[in-house]
Amino acid sequence: MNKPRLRFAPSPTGSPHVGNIRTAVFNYLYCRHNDGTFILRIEDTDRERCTEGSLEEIMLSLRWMGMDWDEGPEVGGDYGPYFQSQRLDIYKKYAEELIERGRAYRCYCTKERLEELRKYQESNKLPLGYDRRCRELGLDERARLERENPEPVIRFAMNIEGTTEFDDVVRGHLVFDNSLQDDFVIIKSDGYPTYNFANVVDDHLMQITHVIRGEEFISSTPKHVQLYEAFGWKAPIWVSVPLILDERRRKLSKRSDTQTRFVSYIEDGYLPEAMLNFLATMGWSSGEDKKIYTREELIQQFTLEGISTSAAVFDLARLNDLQGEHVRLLSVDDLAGRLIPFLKEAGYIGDPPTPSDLEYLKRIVPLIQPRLVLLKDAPDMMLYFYRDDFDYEEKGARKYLIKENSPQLLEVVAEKLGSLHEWSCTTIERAVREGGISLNMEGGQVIHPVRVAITGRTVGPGLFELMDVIGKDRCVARLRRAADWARSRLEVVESQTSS
RNA sequence: GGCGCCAUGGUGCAUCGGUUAGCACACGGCUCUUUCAAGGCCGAAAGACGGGUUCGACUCCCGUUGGCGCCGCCA
Repeated sequence: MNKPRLRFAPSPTGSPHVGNIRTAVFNYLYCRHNDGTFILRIEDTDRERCTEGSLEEIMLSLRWMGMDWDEGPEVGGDYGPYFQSQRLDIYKKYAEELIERGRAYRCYCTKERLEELRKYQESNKLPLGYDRRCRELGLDERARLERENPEPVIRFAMNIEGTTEFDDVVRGHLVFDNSLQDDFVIIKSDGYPTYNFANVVDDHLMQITHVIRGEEFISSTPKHVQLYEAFGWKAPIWVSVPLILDERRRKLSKRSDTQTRFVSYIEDGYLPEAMLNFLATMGWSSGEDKKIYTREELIQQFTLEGISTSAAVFDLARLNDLQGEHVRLLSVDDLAGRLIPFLKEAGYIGDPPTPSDLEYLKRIVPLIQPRLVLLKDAPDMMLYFYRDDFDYEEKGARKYLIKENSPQLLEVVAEKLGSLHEWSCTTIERAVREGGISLNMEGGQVIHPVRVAITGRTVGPGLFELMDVIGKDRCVARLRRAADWARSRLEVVESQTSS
């Protein structure tokens, strides 16, 4: 049996979006599951909509997800070029061939006429579509029209009798009435092919075996099927995957409130593992109740039969849950490594990080790992490990620091800690608690003020573990600083109340 | 408007003729605990509707309704 060949064929008309990448995921997983060839083909046939930089973002996104392509831009291959804009002569040749066979024709209709036609059809509630005026033209008329519009398009002459049928792996047997079909444009007046044409020609030439694409293409598949028939080519296996919907249950688009730019998820510090897990399980299921999949499991278990028929709503909460799970699955070293870029940017560690930077980081990571979701939030969560001059959180300060006996408590604890010979969670805990007891305070009464003094915050990892990492001298200094600060604030409060 | 696709809790999935309809997220409560997470326990929450087929339908068929998609010299 021949190895499958699949392609992901985005058009570089902007930043890739989540829906695009999900389609790529299915193609990629099927490919790897079946030891096939994964091809990246760039469908840059709309010169007006192509944007600078989007190709780079597409490639970056795929690589970030670990979905490297076997053929395509930057890696080459035997079926190139992989940019449709570099294959214009090929499309021209095949379009001419169709004209010779009577299966395509030049159309001289102007955009104005097409627009009028459309308006007429709309206002009279007629089916929309080209009226085939140029399909059967006499020589004289053709010459006349050519003078009027020297840049004709080429349209495919659809078979308008009977039906066009095909099998879709996900949808089953599909039947479309040919009388409703449109003579669609295959070559535009600027000489570029349309998607409907270039896609078919390239899929054939590149020997694509399976076309896995969004279900929005179901309606245009009859066009493609007829093209294959007209050329006498064997059509690929059609696989129409369900759409991803936004919060309003519309096809995911730039207008959705849901963030659709894929690279923004990279910037936010999502893990490629989590993203892959999330995207693969939207519209696909292995059949078992399972939440976390590794890349290897996905590749091993992915089959076309598991693709569902109904569209799925993009649920950020689920993505975040998966993200948290994958963060917790990482080893300390691994997570530390992935945090480095974010910490460099925050200025917490050097570039490159020193061995002591790394050593310190690896002591912090276990403390934040259970509560970290987005990697980009790590610097803020780690602030007090790297900075001593932080501000006290307003609410926490009011509740725990600006209190009658707080300065004294903090100083007593500082004293106890300062005299410690051994610095460990257990000795720290004992010292802190004893400090409290000497003032008739216990548990939360002492721990909360100390936490705010040490971290500036009311929430975070276990207090003694975090103090252990921060170190004795810094902890003592912070307690004294907090005591002084609290005392000064207390005086302000007093003078205000007495006046 | 035409054509097509789809239809299990709020969301993502499981169950592919016989189940008290299962899991996860989110939500609520409890628990652990110095806080926040993570974890554990509990709870609320679903087969759109109507006909068939069948001993028996969430599951198969038809219709209705609803949602979505497409109808471009976009892809």
